[in-house]
Amino acid sequence: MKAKQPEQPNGVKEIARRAKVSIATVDRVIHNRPGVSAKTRTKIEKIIQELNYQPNIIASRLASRKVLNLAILIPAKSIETEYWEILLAGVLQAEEEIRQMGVRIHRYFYDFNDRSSFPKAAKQLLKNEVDGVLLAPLFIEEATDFCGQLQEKNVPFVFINSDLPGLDSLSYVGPELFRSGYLAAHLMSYCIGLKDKILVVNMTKQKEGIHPLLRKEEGFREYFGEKPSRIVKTDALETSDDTVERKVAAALAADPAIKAIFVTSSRVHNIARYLETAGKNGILLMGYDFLPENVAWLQKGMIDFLICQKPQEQAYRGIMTLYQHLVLGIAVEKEHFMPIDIITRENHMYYKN
Amino acid sequence: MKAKQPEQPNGVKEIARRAKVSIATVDRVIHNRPGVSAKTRTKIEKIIQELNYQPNIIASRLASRKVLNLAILIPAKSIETEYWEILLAGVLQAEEEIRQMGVRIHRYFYDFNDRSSFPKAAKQLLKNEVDGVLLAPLFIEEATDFCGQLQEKNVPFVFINSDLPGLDSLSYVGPELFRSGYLAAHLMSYCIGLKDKILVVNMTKQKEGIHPLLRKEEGFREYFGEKPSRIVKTDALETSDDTVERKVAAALAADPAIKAIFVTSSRVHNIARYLETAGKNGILLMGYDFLPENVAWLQKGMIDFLICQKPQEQAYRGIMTLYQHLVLGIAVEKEHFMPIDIITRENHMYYKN
DNA sequence: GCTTTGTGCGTGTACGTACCCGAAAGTAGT
DNA sequence: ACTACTTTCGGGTACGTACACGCACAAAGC
Repeated sequence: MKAKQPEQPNGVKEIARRAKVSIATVDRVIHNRPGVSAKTRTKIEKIIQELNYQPNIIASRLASRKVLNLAILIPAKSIETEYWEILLAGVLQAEEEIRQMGVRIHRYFYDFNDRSSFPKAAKQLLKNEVDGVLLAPLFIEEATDFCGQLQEKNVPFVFINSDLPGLDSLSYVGPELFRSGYLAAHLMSYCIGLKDKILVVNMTKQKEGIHPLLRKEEGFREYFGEKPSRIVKTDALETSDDTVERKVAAALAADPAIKAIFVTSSRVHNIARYLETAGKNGILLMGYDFLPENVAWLQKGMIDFLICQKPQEQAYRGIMTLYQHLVLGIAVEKEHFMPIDIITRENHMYYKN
Repeated sequence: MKAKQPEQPNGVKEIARRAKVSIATVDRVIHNRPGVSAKTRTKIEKIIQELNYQPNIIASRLASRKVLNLAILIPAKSIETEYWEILLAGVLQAEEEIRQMGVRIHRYFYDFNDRSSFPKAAKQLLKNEVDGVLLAPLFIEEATDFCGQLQEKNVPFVFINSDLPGLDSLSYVGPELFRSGYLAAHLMSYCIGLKDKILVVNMTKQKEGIHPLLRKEEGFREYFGEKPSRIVKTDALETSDDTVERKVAAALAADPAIKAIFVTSSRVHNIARYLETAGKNGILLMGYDFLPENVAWLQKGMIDFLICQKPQEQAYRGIMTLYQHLVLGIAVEKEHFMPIDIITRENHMYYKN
């Protein structure tokens, strides 16, 4: 079934043989450690070039029992949204894949309704030795501060979910939010009449708004740049169900031309519930994220489109980016934008977050 | 930077110690080899259970220099479509990832315009020892025959691109074609008026039609089940540009109610080119596959939607499925349906095949 | 009684790399 | 020339598993 074949005949041993030195010396050169004369070093480096030496990472891993400690810092899961739990699944997936390679992942959580919880969790994180960090920087100031400390310690960090371009992150893995909003607008424009109006709903408790949501709205508005009057906006600062219902009901009553609703977050299921109980079936509803609750409304036909950006894969790729950088020494992409996926009643069963 | 920690204290050594036997005996039990009394075997198996022993695949791989020979059997790339080349990229990606684990992938190609080329390539493939096969079974009879031979030899095989449910494949990785067509119809119905008609174009040289394309059309028709009169069909048996142009032009002239065109394959760029030269801008155009040529027309706005099913990922996952089954001994999904992705002008730049 | 055959099991080496430890060679100071 | 020290390097072992080899013992055959 399996044929045996010799392979990889040029490892450190072959290099040592050619350079007429011992394996240990070659090892010192490869790992850039002291204790080798410049002359010997140069000679060995030349031979490594010639042989195009690729270290056997299998053997390497077996020999060095080093452990790579990674950490994640994201919002804790909450009753408000399962989003962060899905993301966590991606972390688990990556962990299982690279555990054999000696990677350990430590989890730290903060409360996305409470700014002050971020530095607390960050402080906990910094207590232990860490080689790399994956974080969702929801609070700009706090995250900036934290990343500064990481940089001092020379610990690389990767952003997911939303980017902070100013900081010197190893990479960003996540959506291009502006584009995502623009796409939503384009898709919506296909589906409604030229004189129909659109209601934009922005649900959050933070009175100053949340950056990712605002970015999406900007992109959305950009598409309708020439006719901004087609967009009606209601901010539902409270997120309790009846507040939402009242605001939406008021908006719909005030302008009967509204034929579509765009929700900038995963809370679109709240609107779907309202539309059903209010018996308003003719309204196109679009929102974000492939959460079970949203999918249920998609199936019922109350939600027409969901735009999704693979939170699980974001986390998976984020971890893998750190791994590739730290273990394999591979150069990594500075930005890895997630696809902007359009989910409907027909394709949702094949979608993977 | 990296802390040293002991790990995996219960390997074969620990099992051997507890069972009061040698490592070799434990090894015999683990690999199910003869030379162990039933009593000893049972005892060791019990301990393995207790310890929840997970073999160190790193060390395992290093010790056994076995090579796993996989083979792929797909259409060769052609001037007609780059589709198969993209798929090949997925094979390469998987190969690089698992080469260190001793996997070798051998490539065999046939001509998708020539049935007889399939058994020829298959014969070549069978000449060498193979542990697993990944194939795109475009020709039903020939593929059935080949898979029968594989089954006799006890060689597992995985289908990609399209399925042959009757045969006992290890897995199928690819789209659910019927759904895909249905989704296309739904999406289209959002975008055109109730009285508008749709032209379905089926481009192929095979006079009996090609299974995947027909499946998509079936799904498409299913959506309009109640009003089949809205669908106009033209088969473009020849695939040369002017034949296509003539047929489409004739269809459009014959029925001015046609406001949308659905192409069941990646050849949608041919139609796009025609529509541009003919100056017909008001027609919605939808087709398949994220090929550079199609994307170019998407950017120009001539193609409105592309439906894609990640050929590269299909190949990648197909190979990985074989790997997981053969090397890791993991149970694999019998069917892995690819997402049905909707690509537009706005999200194409973030799409990965 | 002897050899032969087979079963059950342990010893030992190998995979390719990492790294400890100590040897040898070189340098400097007295 | 001696000690004291540094620099440069090689020997050797370990990582956890795979497997060739061979040994001990028992049953079977003469």
